[in-house]
Amino acid sequence: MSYRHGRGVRNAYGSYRQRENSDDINDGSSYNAGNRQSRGSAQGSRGRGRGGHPPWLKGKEIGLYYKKKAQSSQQPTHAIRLNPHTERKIKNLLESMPNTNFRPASGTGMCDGIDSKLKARYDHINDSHFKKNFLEIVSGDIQQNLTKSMLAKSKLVQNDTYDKRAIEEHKERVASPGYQKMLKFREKLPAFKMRRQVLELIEKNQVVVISGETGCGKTTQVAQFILDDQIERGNGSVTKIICTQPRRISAISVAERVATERAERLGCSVGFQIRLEKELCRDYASILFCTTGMLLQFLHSNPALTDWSHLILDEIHERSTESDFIITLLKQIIPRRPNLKVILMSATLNSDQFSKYYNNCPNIHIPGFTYPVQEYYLEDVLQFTRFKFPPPPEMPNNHRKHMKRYKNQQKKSDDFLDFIQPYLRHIESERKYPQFVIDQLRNPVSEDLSLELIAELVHFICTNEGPGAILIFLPGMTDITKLTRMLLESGEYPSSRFIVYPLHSRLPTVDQKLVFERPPDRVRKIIIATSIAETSITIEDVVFVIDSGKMKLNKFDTDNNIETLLPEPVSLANAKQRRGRAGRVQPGKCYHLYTKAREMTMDEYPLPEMLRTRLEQVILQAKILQLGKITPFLASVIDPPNAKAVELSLQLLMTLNALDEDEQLTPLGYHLAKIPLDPRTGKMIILGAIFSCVEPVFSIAASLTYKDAFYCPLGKEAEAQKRKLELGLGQYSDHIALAEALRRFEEAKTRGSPGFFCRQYFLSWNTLKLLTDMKNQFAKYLCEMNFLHSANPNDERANKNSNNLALVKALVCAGLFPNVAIVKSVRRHGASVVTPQDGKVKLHPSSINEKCQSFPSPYLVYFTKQLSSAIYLHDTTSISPMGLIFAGPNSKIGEQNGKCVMALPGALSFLCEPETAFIVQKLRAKLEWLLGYKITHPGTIKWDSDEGAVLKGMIELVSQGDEEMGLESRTYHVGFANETYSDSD
DNA sequence: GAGCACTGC
Repeated sequence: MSYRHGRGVRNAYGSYRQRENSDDINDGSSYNAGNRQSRGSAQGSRGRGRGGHPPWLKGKEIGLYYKKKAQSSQQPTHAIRLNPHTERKIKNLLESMPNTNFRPASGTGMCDGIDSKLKARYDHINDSHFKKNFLEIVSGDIQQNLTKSMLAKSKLVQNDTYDKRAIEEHKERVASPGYQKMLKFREKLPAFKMRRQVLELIEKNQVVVISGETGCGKTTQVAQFILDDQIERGNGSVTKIICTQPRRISAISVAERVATERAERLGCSVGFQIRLEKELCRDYASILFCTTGMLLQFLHSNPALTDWSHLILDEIHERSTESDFIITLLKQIIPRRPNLKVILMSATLNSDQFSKYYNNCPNIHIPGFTYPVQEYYLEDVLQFTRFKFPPPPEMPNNHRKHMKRYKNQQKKSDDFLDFIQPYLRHIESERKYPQFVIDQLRNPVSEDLSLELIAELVHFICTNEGPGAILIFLPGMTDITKLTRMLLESGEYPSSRFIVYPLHSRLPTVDQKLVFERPPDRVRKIIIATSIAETSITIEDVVFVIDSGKMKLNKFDTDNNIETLLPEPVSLANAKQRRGRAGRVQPGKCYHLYTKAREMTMDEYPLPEMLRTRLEQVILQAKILQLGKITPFLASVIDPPNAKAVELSLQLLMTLNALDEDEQLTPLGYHLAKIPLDPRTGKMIILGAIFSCVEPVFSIAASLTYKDAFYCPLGKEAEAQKRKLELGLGQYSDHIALAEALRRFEEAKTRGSPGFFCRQYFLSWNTLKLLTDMKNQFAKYLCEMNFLHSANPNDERANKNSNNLALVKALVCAGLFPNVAIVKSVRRHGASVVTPQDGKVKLHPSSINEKCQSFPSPYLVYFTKQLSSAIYLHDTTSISPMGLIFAGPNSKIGEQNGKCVMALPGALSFLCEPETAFIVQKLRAKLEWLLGYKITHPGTIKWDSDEGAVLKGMIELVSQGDEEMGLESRTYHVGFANETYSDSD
C-alpha cells in the first residue's frame, strides 16, 4: 500500500525499548503509545498520586504550577547517539581539518566615509562587492538615500519628439470609432462629470485626496484625465503615472479596462505589473497599474520615485500595512520631489483622516451610484420569521468545575441585559414591534450566530419576496459548510428551483466560477460566503443580502504573543459594503442579524492591518530603506502600532540574528530584507542553497509564505486528506507533503497531465503554477546574490542533496527554529502536544500528523500557530533530536543527574555520551562559523574542500538522526508520479 | 475535528 506510518512506528518503538533496557536511560517522555508505562512511573516518583498540586495554591497559581511542571518534565527528554561508523567518520573529518576557522581579515580599503565603528565591526568581510552594498545600507539614512536617488538618471526628460508623437497619437485615438463608443459609456460615470474640478485641484496641489464609492469610476477615470490633459498640453514625454491596487486581480483587470476604454491594447499607453507577471507600458505618456507591494519594491531601488510624475494610491481606506507604510514614507519623499503629484483615493467613510494626515490637503468627493437598498435589523427579521432562540444555558449541577464558566456566562448575560434593556424599553414605547420580538431580544443567545435563524430567513425570502439571488455572509468556512448542508438536507431547496453555492478561498476555483453564472429563469441562486464576497468577488445579480454581522479576523495578541483568528463583530464600513452588494443591478434588501442597538456600538472601520499583525517584515522594509530607529518611524504612521508589538517583533528579529543589539541590520538581515519572504522562510531558502537542497526547500518556503495548494473540496474532505497523507511519504511531515505536491506537479507537467494530477490530489493548479514561478524567482534572487550557480531551481548543482529527506526536514527545522513543540503522549483522539510558550496546543485537523497514533520523535517544528477555537499548529514536521541540534544555535554541554546532556535554548535538552556531545558540538561550531562566513561572503559551495566536508558531516548527522527514528531518509525521487511511494513488503 | 481576505523588482 502507499503509506508507511505503521512500519516506522514498529522500528522506532523497537529501538527505543532496546535502548531503555540496555543503557538504563530513562528518556522520561511518553510521546509514544508504547511508553505509557514510563510516563506513569515518572509521575509516581514525584510522590503526588494523581498529579495533584500543592493544596495552598489558588486560582491562576494552580494553572501556573502545572505549566511549570509540564515545562520542567521536558528535560532531558531524549538521547542522541551516533553509530560507531559515523562517529569515526566525523572524528576523522574534524581531525583532518586545520583549526583555523577565521581567514586573515584584511581591510579592503573601500567604503570611505563610513563610520569607523561600523567599519571595524565588519572588518573581517573580504567580499568587497557585498561589503560595499551592505555598509551603504547600514550606515546611511533616508535623506542620503533620497539624495542618491535624486542624482541617478531619471527617465522623465522633456523630449519634443515624444511630446508631438503623443499628441498625434492621442488625436488619432480620439477620432477612432472604438474610442468614441467607449466614451459614451465613460461620460455616464459620476467621475467624468468632475473631470475639470479634479484636474484643477491636482494642478494646484501636490497632494490631493479623492473620495468616492465603488461605481463612481474614480479608479478607471482619474489616471486617464491626468494623462490626456498632460498629453494635450505637450507634456507627454514627462508624464508617467503609477497607480497602485491592493490586489493582483484588480491591477490586471483595471489595466485591461482602461486600455479598452482607450481603444488600445495593453503595452502602449497602459500597462500593469504584479509579482511574476507584467505587461509594461511605453516609457512616456503612460499609466502603469501595479500592486502596492510592487511599488514598495520599486521604492527600494528608487526611493525618490524619480521615474514617475504622478503617484495614485487607490483603495487606501482598506488600510493595508503596505499602503499605510507608503503613505508614511511619502511624507519624507514629497518635500524632496516637489514635482511629484500624489493622489490618494479612498472610500468616503474615512477620507478626512488622510487629508488631515497630509496637512489638511484638499479632499474632493465624487458621488457614487447604486440602487437603493432597504435595510432590516434583527428585530425586523424576528418579526418576519417568528423565530425563537433556544433558552440560555441553565445552571449546571453544583459542580465546581463548571461553576466558573457559569459565573462568566452570568456576568456576560447581565452585561447584555444592561445594554439591551434601555433599547427594548424604547421600542416597546414606540409599539413598532410585537411583544414576542422584544422577549426574544432579551435572550442573550440572540447575539450569537444562529444558522437556524438564517435558514428561516432564507425560507422567508424565498416564499415572500420576488426573484433575485441571495448572498449570505458568514464568518468562516465551518459555518458555510454547516449551513450549506442544512439547506440542502432540509429538502426545501430542490435543484429544480434553487442552486446553492458555498464560497470561500479554499474551494476549487472551478466551483468559484459557477457563482457568476446567471441561473435559468425561476431558479434562485443562494450564495453562502465569507467576506471574500465583500470586495474580492462581485456577483452582479444579488438582490438580497443576509449579513450575519460577524467575520473572522487575524490579530496579533501582544499580551500572549500569539496570533489569533476569532470571529468578531463587523465594522460599520464592512456592513455598508455588504449592504451595497444587494444594489448592483436593481433596488435590493439587506438583512443585518444584529439589533439597531448593537449597531450603535460597532466600530466605524476595521482595525488597520498594521495594528493587528506581526511587524517583522515592516521593520525589515524600513531598515532596507534606511529609515533609522524603528520606534520613531512607526510612531509617525497614521495609526501607530503599539509599543509591545514593535518590541516583540524586534526581539524575534534579534533572535533570528537579522538585527543586532543596536537594532541595525546584520549581514543576514540584509539578505533577508531583500528576499520577498518572511524572515524565517527567507533563512530557510538561503540554507537550502548552501546545502544544495534547493528544489524541495524552495517549494516549502513558497507554500508556507504564500499559501499551500491543498483545496477543501466540499464532501470529499476525507479523500483529500488521504491524498495529502500519501504525499507525506511516511515522513510525519506536512512540509514534505508540500514539497512532494509541487515536485509531482512539475513532473506531471513534463508528462503533459498536470490537470489530471491536480484533480486526483485536490490541488489548485493556479496556486501550484504561482508557487513554481515563485521558486524560479527565489533562484533568480539567490543567483544574483551569488548563493547559486544558476537561476534555475532545478539545476543539478543546486540539488545534490535534494533527495535526502532527513536533510530537507532539518533545513525546514533550521528555518523555523525555535518554533518547536513536544509530543507528551498519544491517545486515541490524537497527540497531546505542548509548546514551552503556550502549554497545551493542538495539531490542526488538516495536518498529516493530526491522526497520527505514534511519532518517531517527540519533537515537532511548526510554522503557523494560531489561536482559534484552540491553539492550533497548522503545519508540523516530526524532527529528530539531531535535526534540532543541527537547527538550533548555541547548544551547550552540561550535566544533569550525573549524566551528560546537550542543551538548546527553549528548554530542549538531550542525553548524550560525553564523547559524542563533544564531536557533535565541535562540528556544529564549524557549521556556525561557515554559515556566518557564507552570509558575508556569498558564494557557492566547493564540495570537495573543507567547507564541503563540514556540510557533509552535518548531513551525515541528520541522516543518522532519521535512521535512529526508523525513517528512511533517501526515499525521494522514487520514479514517476504514477508509481506512488510504496511499501516494499 | 477545522483555515477571513490580501500581497512581494
